[in-house]
This record gives sequence, C-alpha cells and structure tokens, in this order.
Amino acid sequence: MQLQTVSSAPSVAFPPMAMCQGMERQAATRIAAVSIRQTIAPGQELFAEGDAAENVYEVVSGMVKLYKLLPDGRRQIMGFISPGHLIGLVHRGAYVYTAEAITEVTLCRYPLARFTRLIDEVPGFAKRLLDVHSDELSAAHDQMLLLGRKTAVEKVASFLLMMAEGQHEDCDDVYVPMTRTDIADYLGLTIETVSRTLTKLKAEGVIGRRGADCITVQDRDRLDTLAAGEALETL
Amino acid sequence: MQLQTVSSAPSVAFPPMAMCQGMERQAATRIAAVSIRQTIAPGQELFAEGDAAENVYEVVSGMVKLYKLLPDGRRQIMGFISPGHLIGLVHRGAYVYTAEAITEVTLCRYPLARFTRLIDEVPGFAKRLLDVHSDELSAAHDQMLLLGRKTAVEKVASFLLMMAEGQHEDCDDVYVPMTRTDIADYLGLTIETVSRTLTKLKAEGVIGRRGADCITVQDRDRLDTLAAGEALETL
DNA sequence: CGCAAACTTGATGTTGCTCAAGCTAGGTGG
DNA sequence: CCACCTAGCTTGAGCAACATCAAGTTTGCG
Repeated sequence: MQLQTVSSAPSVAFPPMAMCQGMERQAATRIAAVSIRQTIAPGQELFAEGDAAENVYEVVSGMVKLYKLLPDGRRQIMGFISPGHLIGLVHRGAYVYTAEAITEVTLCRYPLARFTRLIDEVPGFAKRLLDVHSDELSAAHDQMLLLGRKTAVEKVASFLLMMAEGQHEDCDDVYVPMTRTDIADYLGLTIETVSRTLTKLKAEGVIGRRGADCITVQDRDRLDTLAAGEALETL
Repeated sequence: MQLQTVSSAPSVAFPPMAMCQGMERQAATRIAAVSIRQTIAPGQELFAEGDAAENVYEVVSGMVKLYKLLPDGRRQIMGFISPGHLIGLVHRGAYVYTAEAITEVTLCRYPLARFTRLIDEVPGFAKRLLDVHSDELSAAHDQMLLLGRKTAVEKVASFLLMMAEGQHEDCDDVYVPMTRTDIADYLGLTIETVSRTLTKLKAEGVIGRRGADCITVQDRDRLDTLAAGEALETL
C-alpha cells in the first residue's frame, strides 16, 4: 500500500510527453510504454541527495525544487522544475541533489533500468537525452554567472524573467508558487534581501504586486536591462 | 596557412584517448580516426561565447578556462579544463562560453559534423557522452553550491582541493597555473580577497607556499573540513 | 638593469547579512 | 461568522564580510 499522498498507475500512451519531443511516433510510443504516473503532495521528497538512483522523472504538472545542503544546513536550490522537464540526473548511480515538491505535482516515472535500455533500443533517444542535458548544463552555467557575479537586484530581476518565461504570454502576471526562502536559496541571498529588493522594484515601477505569490511585470524593458547586468542603473 | 601558434595535423590512433574511455577497441579506433591534433599558445581563444559550434575538443595537455561575461565586463569562469576532459558544449548550435588557453595547450579536435555521426554509428558512444555530461552537470551543481552559499575561506579551500585532485598523489604540492584574477573569477571573489585568504590559510598552517603558483597542503584534514563548509571554524 | 605584470597588504567603503519587531493572510475552532 | 493562531512576508537598525581604492613588493623577462 502506498502513502495516501502517493498513487501509482500504469499509464497509457499520453500524447504530449516531453520526453519524446521531436521523436518518431513509434519511438515515442515505446518510451511512453515504460512510464508510470504518480502524484505527490507539496513538501514531499521525490528522492534525497545520495540516494541510489532508481527512477527518472518527468514533471507533468506542478513544480519541483532541486537542492543541495551544506553540513550546517545552508541550502542552495539548483533549479525549479516545471512541466515538461526531466529530473533524475545520476552521477555514479546516486542522485546528486534532493528533489522536493513545491506544489502538488503530477509525474511520469521511468524506472532507471528500463529507461537505460531504451537508450540502446530506441533510435534517436540518446541524442534527445544529450540535447536535454545540454540545455540543463547551459542553464546551470547561466546560474553560475548569476550566483558569482550579479547583484541582488540583477538576481531578482533574472529570477522574475525566468518565472515569466513559459507562463501565458498574453498576461503580464507572473505566478510565483515558491516561498521567499526558496527564492533566496535559489539566488544565493537571504529572504530579507529578496523581500527588500522586490519592494524596491515595486517602488521604481518595474513591477506591481497582487499578493505575495503574484507579481505583475510593468516595465519589461527595464527588467530585461537589470537582469542582463548592464550596470547602468544602480537603483 | 595557420597562425604560427596553431598547428594542425591528422593524428594517428593515440592510445589513451579519454574520449574513448571504457569503450571497445574497435569503437575507440573509429573515434580516434576523426580527431585532429593542434596546439595553441597561452591566452589564445579556442572559440568565443555565441560562436557557431564547429568542433568538440579534448584537452591532451595544459589547461583551458571557460568563461562567460556580463555586458559591463564582469566575468565568471565556469571551469578549468585539464587533460582528459572535453570542451565544446553546444546549445542550439552555438557555444555557450568562451574557451581560452591558460598554459600552452595540446588538443584533439573533432569536427562536429563527423563527431555527431559517430553517435549513431559507434555503439556505446552515446552512453559514454551521457556519462561525460552527467559528470559536468554534477560539477556545475557543486560549483553553484559553492558560489551561492560558501564563504571566502570555504571557496578557496574547495578550489585548492579541486586543483590537488588529479595531481601527483605522492607529493603535497599543488601547482596552480592560473592567475589570481582567474581564481577570483572562478570563485566569485575579488583578487584581493583570494590573496588575503591564501595568506590567512598560510598563517594558520593549513598551507605553505613556494612562489605564487605552487602551494603545499600541510593540513589536509583541516582543508577538507573548511571546504566542506562545516562552519565550525571561522578562521 | 629596468620594466611590466602579477601579487600582497593596508585603509576605507558598501552591499547584503543578522537580529528583531511588526504585519498580513489563510486556516481553524468556538 | 468572527477571533485567533501561525506561517510567511515586510521593514528597520546595526553589523560583518567582502569589495574598492591605493600603495608597495615580488617576479619574470627583454
């Protein structure tokens, strides 16, 4: 019997599976065949750093955070995973970070053994995975630049733009499901600095706010400039 | 005619090619067959961020730095590449960072078109590349933790341990070929802070120094503790 | 020998952190 | 339905770590 918050069921082929993006129909069908659906509640861990890797996951709905901890509890969030993206990077058989649900999350789970077999068996799948890895690595590098060299304002501006990306284009509202603590641990700041910086951006008319988890982009150009780190404006 | 500092020559199969590590003899031979040797001088660029990707490289000797710049010149070094490692991560056909030689560097160059074909043609090659990518991504995540959450002392200690790794085991001397500016841009610090931190570590007896580019590890345990970020000692 | 680049050291400055209240909103029970 | 409670957020005052600015010192090379 599973935990109440976790349910599993074999999935039938599901049309827009990101895992199979750009792949042939037959290949996509084979990949979908090894996937298992499940749902987890906010705050639940998918797996922890150092656990033996047993599955690869694809987020179908909701949002997951990935993080690492230092021995004394300092935390760095490596990324927020939104629908259509994969989780489960493995390094010598173990997960390299902890994955935890921020909202309620629906997942596709791929048992690692079967998943690995697909790499040999499904033509084009290895290349697809290499592309996915390249995207992740590129994002990691952008984040390194942010963490090492951007100011607090630049970090928060970059974060807002990242969150805006992939949300409904027609509207300037950005929905921010994670807490200030999560944002701070993602940007290498404290929760107070995140809060103050948002207040400053609002005072400058760059953003507006409808409650803590909904932010309106009022001056997109200005936000872009700040995020890019042009260093023209100090705010 | 090539630049004086750059020379190319078709390579014969070369025994310990890292690209082929763990692969069958025949596969390794095929991979080696598409490689071209070349040498570049310190300070020379292999390619720049945003350039159309044309090659993948493997460092044979020497050291290369990879970096990104902000519009106003702030720089973040993504990594130092030592022999046996690959360079040339591609994201939508363009390089995502600039690669520049620190020392004189010998390389194996693999033209991208031929390299890509090998993925389909050589069994096991795709998996090998996925492993390489996993290692890189894991290293990038470690660096994100360092940049976002470690103190100056912890950063410098981590850096020294990274440099010590892969150097002759029998000796405690760590050879540091890059400048303080490079180290600072790698750790998200200033050159002055790097210098002061090294001085502090020396005063504490954790390290000793033979000139600016050679450092002796005198208390390995202490250095490990500091790098791990146990936060027990403030120094 | 002399120059330039790289490094170290010192004095001062500033960004973002720490500590400490308040505030707000959503959920619960009376 | 409303008061209360709590988790999360905001705001303020003071501080510390690291940055900046400014000399000196060392090193390697022509």
